[in-house]
Amino acid sequence: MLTADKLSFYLKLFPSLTVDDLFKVLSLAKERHLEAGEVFIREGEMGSKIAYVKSGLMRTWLCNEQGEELTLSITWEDLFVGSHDNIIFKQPSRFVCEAMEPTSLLVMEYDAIETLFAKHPEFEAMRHYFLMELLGAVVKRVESFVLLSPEERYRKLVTDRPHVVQRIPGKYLASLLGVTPVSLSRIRTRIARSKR
Amino acid sequence: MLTADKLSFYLKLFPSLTVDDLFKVLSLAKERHLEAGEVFIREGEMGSKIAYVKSGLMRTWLCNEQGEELTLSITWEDLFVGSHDNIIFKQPSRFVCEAMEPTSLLVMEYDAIETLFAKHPEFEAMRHYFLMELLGAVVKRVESFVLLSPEERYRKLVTDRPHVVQRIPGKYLASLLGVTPVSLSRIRTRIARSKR
DNA sequence: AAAAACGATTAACAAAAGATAATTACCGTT
DNA sequence: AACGGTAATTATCTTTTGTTAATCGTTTTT
Repeated sequence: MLTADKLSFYLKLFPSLTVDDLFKVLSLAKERHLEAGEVFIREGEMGSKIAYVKSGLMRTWLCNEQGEELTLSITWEDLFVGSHDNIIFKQPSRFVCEAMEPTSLLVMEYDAIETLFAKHPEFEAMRHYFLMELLGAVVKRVESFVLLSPEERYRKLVTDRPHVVQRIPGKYLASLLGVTPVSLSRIRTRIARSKR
Repeated sequence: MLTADKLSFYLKLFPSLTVDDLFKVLSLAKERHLEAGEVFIREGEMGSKIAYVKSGLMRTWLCNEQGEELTLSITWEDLFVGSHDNIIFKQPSRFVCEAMEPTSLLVMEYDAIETLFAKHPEFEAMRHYFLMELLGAVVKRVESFVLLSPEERYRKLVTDRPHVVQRIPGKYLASLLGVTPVSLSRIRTRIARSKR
């Protein structure tokens, strides 16, 4: 949720920003509600959308040559989701991005943001901050793959985000961890057994 | 190498930038040469260094509880390396960053860059560009872990960077791919056998 | 030159993961 | 309540990886 708390947090974080400024950014954002299974970004799409997840769960996935769905990432409340293929690599999206449950988004066109930011350098600190947040999240993800085993990755996710894990169907969770659903099921029974 | 070609490339990429501006950034950079095995960033270090690799190879690693060296990333020519713990997470570096072969760096203090960029908004586009490059590299890395098997990751690295693979000792390469050296050796013999 | 140190490969076994299929459990629909 | 669809679990077998140790080759040290 975008609460008053959070608003004052951002204003404190970026001293050069006024309330007016902040509302200027928010005016670019359109609220959009998605039902479970509804698609936000289609495969091959070229528009550069980016969204703040107010509530709900989004999933970014593709089909490999064998026709299996592979989940690249799952995005929950208070995180950003977007067509990274468009924005980072300037290419049509290889991925589908869709809602896993009823989800509320604040959607912005990245091009419009770019234009606004070009005109108003006072936003630069904010953009930089969000980019760093994103970069941090992705770096942590790489670390988890290099430093942890699948079981350790699962344990860590349960510890860090217990409420999120409960809401993600196992088959998507498995793909997120880089294993098959069967293997995740085994990891779960293994952990349950070790606790007894 | 930072050639005239590359210079004109950057100037074309950032129309608002003058040659003077570019030299202002470069004046912040000190050239530093490291021998193989020499340390660039120590564990626990708090300074926020960032460096452009002109030539050579850098390795970022840590020791797990079992005392094994785990390689998080390897950085080759024309890429950036730095203390991402300091810069992204504002915490002491958990990692050691050292040279794997004689390496030439252009070293900058990130704080100094921040100050310069705060004074000269015309650099903003450049900083943003480099951040996007970095983000793109990390995102690709995550994709490789979710979408590919260890063998496929190795094959891809050999295809994409054959000259780099040849220069990296197998035990570090293995860790980079998220497997053990023994497993990498098996992958190699498997591939060699399949080619016959 | 001999010894020591190190890295890569191979072997042997245990553990984990992939693949496939069967079973079970859970939902929503009719 | 019965049915169908889907997801999760379990079973079975195969493949791959981890672990440990032995071997071989290369380099470094003495």
